[in-house]
Amino acid sequence: MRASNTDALFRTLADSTRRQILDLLAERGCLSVGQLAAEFPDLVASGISKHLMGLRGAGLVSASRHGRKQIYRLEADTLVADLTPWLAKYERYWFAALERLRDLAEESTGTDRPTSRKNVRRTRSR
Amino acid sequence: MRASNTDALFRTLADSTRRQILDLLAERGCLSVGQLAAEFPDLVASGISKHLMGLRGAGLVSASRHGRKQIYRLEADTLVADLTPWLAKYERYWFAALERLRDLAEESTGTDRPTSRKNVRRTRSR
DNA sequence: CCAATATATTACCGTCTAGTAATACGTTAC
DNA sequence: GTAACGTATTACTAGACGGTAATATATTGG
Repeated sequence: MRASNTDALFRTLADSTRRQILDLLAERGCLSVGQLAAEFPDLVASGISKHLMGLRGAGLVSASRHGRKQIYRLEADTLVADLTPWLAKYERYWFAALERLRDLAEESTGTDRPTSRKNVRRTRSR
Repeated sequence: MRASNTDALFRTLADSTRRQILDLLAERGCLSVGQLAAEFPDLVASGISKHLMGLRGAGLVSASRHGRKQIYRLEADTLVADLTPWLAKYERYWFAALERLRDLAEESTGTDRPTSRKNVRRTRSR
């Protein structure tokens, strides 16, 4: 059972509490442990602290002391940099999905002739 | 400890064997359990079978019998569809990463005047 | 200094998980 | 039919994980 970097990244993300912490930091900027813990009434503060340690270990957040508070912030660069190599392997599927989205948008907004039959050719419209 | 859909997705992806299976199916198309198992000399065939059940449970692969062989194939649509909502939350960071990539490309290829004020911000040059 | 606050660490628990071996099941070959 | 094959399932084990409570460490206020 090798523990690759990607393993650790996905395992870190495979917990809704940790993902919510990332979401909160992304939405509201830097937050202290207490502020974060206040968002999880069902969890004890030390539990949040442990999750933050896990996120720090993965490099997804970083912390700096301010007085007796520890202020955490999202390390979005790490998130992107660590996830990109794996996502890139499925590049063509993402392109395909984007094209389908575009086709759907064209269809609904009518930027393309709505009378045309559905999507005979999905990979290029004129 | 809620077990959301996203939880299950990330947990399924948080195993290098399962990710390798997905990679193999993406590269080489449809494969039988035996063909897949042959790629993992350190694992027993039934272990691969169990991983495939997990992947099926997540909808990331599907199977069809051909004689006594079970042929598995990648369900890339599910992968993209299930991962997109979460990725979309960090949309702006992906854009930022793409821009940095573009800036880097411009800089190295010189498609833009290196002296231009294009990238006054964001990239500290020397 | 002392008390209160804010966070981290430790010990412990129940649960989940990846792995194996053994077994069962369905299919083809003889 | 029977044996061999391909895959799935079960039972089991060791280790990891999420959670709590209790304790420890550091910092501020009085």
